[in-house]
Amino acid sequence: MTRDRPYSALVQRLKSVGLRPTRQRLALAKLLFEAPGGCDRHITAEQLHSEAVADNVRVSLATIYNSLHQFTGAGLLREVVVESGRSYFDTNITDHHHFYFEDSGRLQDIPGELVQLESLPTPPGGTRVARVDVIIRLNETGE
Amino acid sequence: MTRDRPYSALVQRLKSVGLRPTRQRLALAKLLFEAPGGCDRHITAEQLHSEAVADNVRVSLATIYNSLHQFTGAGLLREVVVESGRSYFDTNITDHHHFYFEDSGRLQDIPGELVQLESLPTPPGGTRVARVDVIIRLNETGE
DNA sequence: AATATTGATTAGAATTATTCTAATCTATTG
DNA sequence: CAATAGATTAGAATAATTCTAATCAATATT
Repeated sequence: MTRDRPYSALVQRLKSVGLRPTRQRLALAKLLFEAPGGCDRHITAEQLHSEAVADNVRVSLATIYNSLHQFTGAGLLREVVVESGRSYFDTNITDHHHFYFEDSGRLQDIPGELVQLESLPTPPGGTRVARVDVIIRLNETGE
Repeated sequence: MTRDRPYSALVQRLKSVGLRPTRQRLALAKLLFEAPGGCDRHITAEQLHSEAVADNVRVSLATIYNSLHQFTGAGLLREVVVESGRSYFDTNITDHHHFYFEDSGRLQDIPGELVQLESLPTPPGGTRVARVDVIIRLNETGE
C-alpha cells in the first residue's frame, strides 16, 4: 500500500517552503491546491474546516488557522480581508486584484493587467511597499 | 444654562442624515468630528470607547459599534478593514486611498489624486461599483 | 397636559472569529 | 534505542462583533 505516492508533489511543495509535511498540512494542502475542477479558490477558515470534516480529516479549527497563516507566510496563499469578520485565503498568488460582491460576500479575481495603477505615491521614508491591494466593491443593481 | 448650544452644529449634522441626536451619538460625534487638533482620524471602536470613557461619557462598546456603523451607513464615516481583527473608521470621507504600516498597524491617508487608476475593468453584469479601495501595505525597512 | 402607543436606541448577553499555550508529536542526538 | 529539543496541534481562552430584550423618546390620543 503506497499511501504517500499521491502526495509526493505536495510533500515536496511543503518541504520546499520549510514546512513539515504533517498529516494535517498535507490534507489541507490537498484540499486547497488540488481541488477537483479548477484551482483558483477563495476560501475561509470555516469553509476549509467543513471540507476537511466532510473528507474525514481530523483537524481542529485552530490548526486550520495555523496552517492557513503558515501557508500565507510561506507564499503559498494570499489573505484578502474584505470586511470585519470576513477573511478569504486566495490560492491565486499571482499579481492580481479583486471584485467583492457585497451582497453575496463573494470574491472574484481580476487579472493584474486589467487594473493599471499609474502614479503610485512614493512610500514614506524608511518603508517599502509590501503589496498593493485593490478591491472593487460591487452592489447588485435591481437591474 | 444653555447646555445644548455648543452641540447645535452636531445636532444638525445628525438630524440631516436621519439619526436622532441622542446623548450617546452626540458625544461620539463630538469626539469624532470635533477632536481638537486636526480632524482626519482613523479610529477603532475600542479606541473611541476609551476616549468616551476618558471623557466621562457613559456608553457601552456595543453602542460604539452601532453608532460607528450608523455613521458609516449615513456617509459620515468610512470603514477601512486592514486585517482580520483590525477595522478603522475614517473621518475623511473624500475620495482617497491608504498607506497601511503593517508593523505598527497605523493607517495614513493618501490624497485621491496621488493614486490614479486607469483602465478599471467593467463590472460584471447586474452590478455597479460601490467603491474602490486601494491599500498600499508598507513594511519598515531596517534602514 | 397627561397617558398610551409605536418605533428607535441602547447595552448586556451571546455569538463568532481568532489566538494562545500546554500537551503532543517528530526529528535528531548521544 | 532512550533522551532532548524543537515543531506542531488543538482545547481553552480571548478578542471582536452582533443580537435582542429592555429602555427611551417621539408622536398620537384623550
